[in-house]
Amino acid sequence: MRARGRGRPGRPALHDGRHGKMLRLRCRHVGDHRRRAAAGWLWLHTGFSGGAVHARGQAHPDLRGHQPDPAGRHRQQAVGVGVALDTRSDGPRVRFAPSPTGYFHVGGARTALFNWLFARQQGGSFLLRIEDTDTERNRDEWTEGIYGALTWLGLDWDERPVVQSERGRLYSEAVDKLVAGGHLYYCDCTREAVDARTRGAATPGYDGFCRERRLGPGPGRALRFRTPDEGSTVVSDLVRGEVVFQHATIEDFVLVKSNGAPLFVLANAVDDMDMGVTHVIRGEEHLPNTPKAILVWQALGGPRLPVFAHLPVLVNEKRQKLSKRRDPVALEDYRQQGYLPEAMRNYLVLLGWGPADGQEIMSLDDMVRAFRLTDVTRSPAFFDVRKLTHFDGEYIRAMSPERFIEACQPWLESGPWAPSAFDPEVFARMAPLVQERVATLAEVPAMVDFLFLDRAPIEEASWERAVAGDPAAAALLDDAIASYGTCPWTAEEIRGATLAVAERSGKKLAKAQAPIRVAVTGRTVGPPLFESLHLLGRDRTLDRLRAARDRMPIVGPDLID
RNA sequence: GGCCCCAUCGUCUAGAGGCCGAGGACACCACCCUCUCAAGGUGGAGGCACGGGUUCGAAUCCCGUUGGGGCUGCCA
Repeated sequence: MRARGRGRPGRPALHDGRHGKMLRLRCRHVGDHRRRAAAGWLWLHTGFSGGAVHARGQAHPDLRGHQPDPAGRHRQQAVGVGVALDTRSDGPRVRFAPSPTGYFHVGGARTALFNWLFARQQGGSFLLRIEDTDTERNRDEWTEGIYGALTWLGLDWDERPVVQSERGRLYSEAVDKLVAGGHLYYCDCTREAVDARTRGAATPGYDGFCRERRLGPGPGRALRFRTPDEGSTVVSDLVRGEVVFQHATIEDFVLVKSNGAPLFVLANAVDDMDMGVTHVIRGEEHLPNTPKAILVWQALGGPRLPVFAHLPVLVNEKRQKLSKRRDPVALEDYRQQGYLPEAMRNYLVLLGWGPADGQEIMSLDDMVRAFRLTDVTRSPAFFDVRKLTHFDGEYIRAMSPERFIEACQPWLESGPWAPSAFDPEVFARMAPLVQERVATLAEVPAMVDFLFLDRAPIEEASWERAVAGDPAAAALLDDAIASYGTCPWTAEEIRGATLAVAERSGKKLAKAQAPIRVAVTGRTVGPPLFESLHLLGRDRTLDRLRAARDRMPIVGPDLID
């Protein structure tokens, strides 16, 4: 069977492919059970997720980018912060649940993207939850950063974000229920005491010391969850199949801190239940505590468990998980380095997933159409900024000139020139030439600074190479000064004049233009020279050529005369 | 150490037992184009970790080895 329903061109009735895939998922792996339960659930959903999915599946690739966003535009999206719109539909409900403990992370962005794509594609809801139960480490500004980052990426969310710090009552009700059910017990062991007892033990972790002590509440006493001694819990994972954890290997973990604050596993399970979350899509680092969450969920008498999908982690060049501490991961930093949100999200979608047709540059609509959660890769992905940069260049070149100029504004405002010297009209005329030469917006100022600076920003290495290192440079500059003084001042005429200068010097134009370029723009590389000179103006061009001439040491024949 | 996950060019991926002599993208190299630099075009180098098994046939299924990673908090 071939049809995989991934929107390959030329394949009719792609929705049949989708169904084929689902059917296949349900019946493959007969022997090993991988993905079976999970796929069955997904099947249910695609079964009633409506015509939108099928209509998308039939979209012709040529229409790419020219269609209305099929992803649930009928639903009124609240873009921005805190707009409550309860549009609870029958579709799957996913949530992105970041913790505001620092700058928003590219890994978080990838997780958010995958959640968003799945929700939009399945006609479901993408919910937001701020996991700020650790009051020591959370700051409001980080929370704002989450909203800002998602908005920057173009990911809108449904309903009002859930903020855990505002839901203490929900958690204490859950705790009461768990206590009543005999699932929790108080524990006053310190970390040190546990360590001392379990040193060298076969099973590390908490040893159940307080299980039968029947301690009541009190200062310094945390609540632990009594895990089963036997049996196992199976995590049904859309990416990894069924992962089995033996209960004997799961320690009695703390659910409530001794100060009464709920911990991650508790708040997580309670909220997923309360929010009606059907699919938990998150980083693989959460896989080991998923059985704990399932145990809590079941102890709470929760309904049907969500389906899990643990995405591969993002790693650095040493293949370690990307970390705030040692790796450049802040989305905000990438924004400030001149990366476009569309390039970022396009790059991000390819980390852990790839389109079957190989077409990697894709719009958000393309992604919604082509993305398949069940096709997510299992191995860690290296965040390669070089490829990101390439994508950024692609997106910059694809912009309209107007949009490009608009996008450049923040970088132009902080250019190395005096603000009053900046001329928007001059920049606008140079912009198209710059646009096709930069890979990030941050490179723009260095391409145009010579236009707005009093003098050429001479780069020493360039000077050495093209002027000081060329014995013919002096004569060449002298000739250029003479020629430019009289030729009509258009790019084409300047080119002609320069060609004549080159011929008189016995050089090719490519070689002859180098000292002129450095004298006027300060660098050996940059936008096309003749347009640059034209925009700079005859007087300033001549001034700079003379200044360069003055800067040169008097050598050679000049001394003899 | 324990538990769990993972393994296709340097990197990200396509791959669902025969369409694979393994495809694409980034990066790299060469050439073309060219006023520099880019962009673009053409071509190139480069990979199924290893060992068993199943099968007429394995990148693909199974087992093992090795290697990498995650978790192992009163963080999330």
